[in-house]
Amino acid sequence: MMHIKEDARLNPLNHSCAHLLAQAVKHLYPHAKFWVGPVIDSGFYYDIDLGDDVIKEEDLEKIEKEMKKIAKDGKKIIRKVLTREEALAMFQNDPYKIDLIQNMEADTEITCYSQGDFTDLCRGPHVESVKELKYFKLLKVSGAYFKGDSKNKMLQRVYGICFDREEDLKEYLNFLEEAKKRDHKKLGKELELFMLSEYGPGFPFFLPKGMILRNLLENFWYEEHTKEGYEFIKTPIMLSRELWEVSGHWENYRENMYTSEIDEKTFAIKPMNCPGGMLVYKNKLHSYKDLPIRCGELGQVHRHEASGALNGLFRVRTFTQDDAHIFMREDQVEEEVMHLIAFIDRIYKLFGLTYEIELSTRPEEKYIGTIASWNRSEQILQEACHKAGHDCKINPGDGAFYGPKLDFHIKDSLGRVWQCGTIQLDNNLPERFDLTYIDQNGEKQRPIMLHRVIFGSIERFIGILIEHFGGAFPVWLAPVQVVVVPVSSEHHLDYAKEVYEALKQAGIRVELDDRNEKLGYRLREAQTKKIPYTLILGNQEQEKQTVNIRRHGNEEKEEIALTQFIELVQEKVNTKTLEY
RNA sequence: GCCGAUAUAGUUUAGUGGUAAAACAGAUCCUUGGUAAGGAUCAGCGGACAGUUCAAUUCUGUCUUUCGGCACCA
Repeated sequence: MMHIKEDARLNPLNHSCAHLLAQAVKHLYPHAKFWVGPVIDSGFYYDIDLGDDVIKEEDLEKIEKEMKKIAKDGKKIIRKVLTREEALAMFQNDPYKIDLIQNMEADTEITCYSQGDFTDLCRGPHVESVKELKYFKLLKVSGAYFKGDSKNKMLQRVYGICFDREEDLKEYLNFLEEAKKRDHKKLGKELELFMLSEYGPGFPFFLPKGMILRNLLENFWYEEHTKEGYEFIKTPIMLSRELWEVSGHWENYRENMYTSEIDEKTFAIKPMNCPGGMLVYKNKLHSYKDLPIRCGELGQVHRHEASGALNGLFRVRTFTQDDAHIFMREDQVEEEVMHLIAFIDRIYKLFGLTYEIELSTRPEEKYIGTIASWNRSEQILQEACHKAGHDCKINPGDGAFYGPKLDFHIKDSLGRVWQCGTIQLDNNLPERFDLTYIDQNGEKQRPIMLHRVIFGSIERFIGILIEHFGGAFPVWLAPVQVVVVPVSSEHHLDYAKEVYEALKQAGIRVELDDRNEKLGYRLREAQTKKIPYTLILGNQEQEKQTVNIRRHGNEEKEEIALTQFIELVQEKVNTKTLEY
């Protein structure tokens, strides 16, 4: 979670700091031109055109030093209102600012802010003087497309953050350090959950311990969906080009699809599961009485994602979607959506994950269907969301070309937001595949169709869980739940083996650490591997048929009967509690 | 794909134009222990391909991987 204080003061502070950054860059790179420098959730950035020059990470220190120097000098920040003509004249040599001025609404009040030798076009507000900018840090530098369009040239973006108290800055930098320790890429390696290979960029390998986690999640998914009235299918990984032409993917998604020739015919590896699901729906006639049909598939898809997008388990080229397609009559949609929101909420809560819901609406250009039907669909989704008791931000124009959607966003350990769950209304596929059901008058009707995922992708969800729990999984998910440590591998090994067997027979995932190592050493290792329970067994436990428990992250010890311990673990597993 | 960085043992890192070091992990032996690092010995390394050079892990180039962003997206 981000630890940025909700303080209105931090906005002008960070915005002024962006100006300070620009001023320092201007001193060091006099030919620099500036685009925009907004405040963001975590600080600010400024987009800069340096011509052929580049700012590298190692240059940030030098820029920061210059910023400190200017801040110490303590110039006042002076606001000035300009007429459009004055503004155009003032920035006549700056094509970026001219662009901004020309794109302003006619009645906008144009202002600029000056501090010493630096003036920037800006609507403000700002702090009174640069000397208020004391506790800031430049964080990273990267490229960023002008106006966010990859067709445009790339500017350089410098990110930073500013606080009004030194301890807040320290706390934030500390948070970044701590977040790095939770990084799923790091923990995934340390805990032997998954690996990546240069022979398959974006194609993760799941290791035995990661497979336990994965299978548990998938089994859990099947159980919960069975309770919710879902049935399940598995459709082929590869299907012929003609199918993708019918679905529209060949036209709209071609660049992201992997293809291959089989017997002189083109086949594509599925980037989505829906077309296969359509064929299953069409495999028989459906009555209005059978609706809604909820058809789930843990379907592995492949997409050719841009190389620069790949990121651990968060962004991969093959992943398993916990997909389902729901076919309904129109009068069933709202209730089904509300039900789904509650279902997703229940699942996320179980993991202790917080999330935000956004409604993505009709794209401006590329969409199918009538505006009226889009408006109706968007309204249904939004109302269902409100009736289910959730806020719903609007994300205009971000819907899929075939329909609007509700997206569920979860944060990673660095506060970056990832889309996991989504509920999408599809106005496209039922039409393209000519899906029908028979109504009470014996006539064919077109069903409404919903795509939805809860985990989003199993891979991404696992990545998020690793970071969320910092690798210390709840008992029901932990790849190893218990490690048995005999005090002496000579005298207590028999009892340790007895305990180990008893736990194994009870269905508990247990390991026996009978290595010839010091007790303290083995206990440390159980902690670093983040195993929920360590059982220490010596003379006194052996005599009384008890176990001495140490819970992960807790130094207290507790002695209870072996049978009691087995019940304890089973209870934690059954309730799927997050407590040890 | 774009901008920048990155690549040394299983892992984390150090170092060098003259063939590589440490810690942890591993193996063997000693130690037989009560809540986070006992000792000894052994084994193990330069992303790929070119170029410069008497000599390249080190310099240069290309490619690849990975990371931070951008764009894209589950």
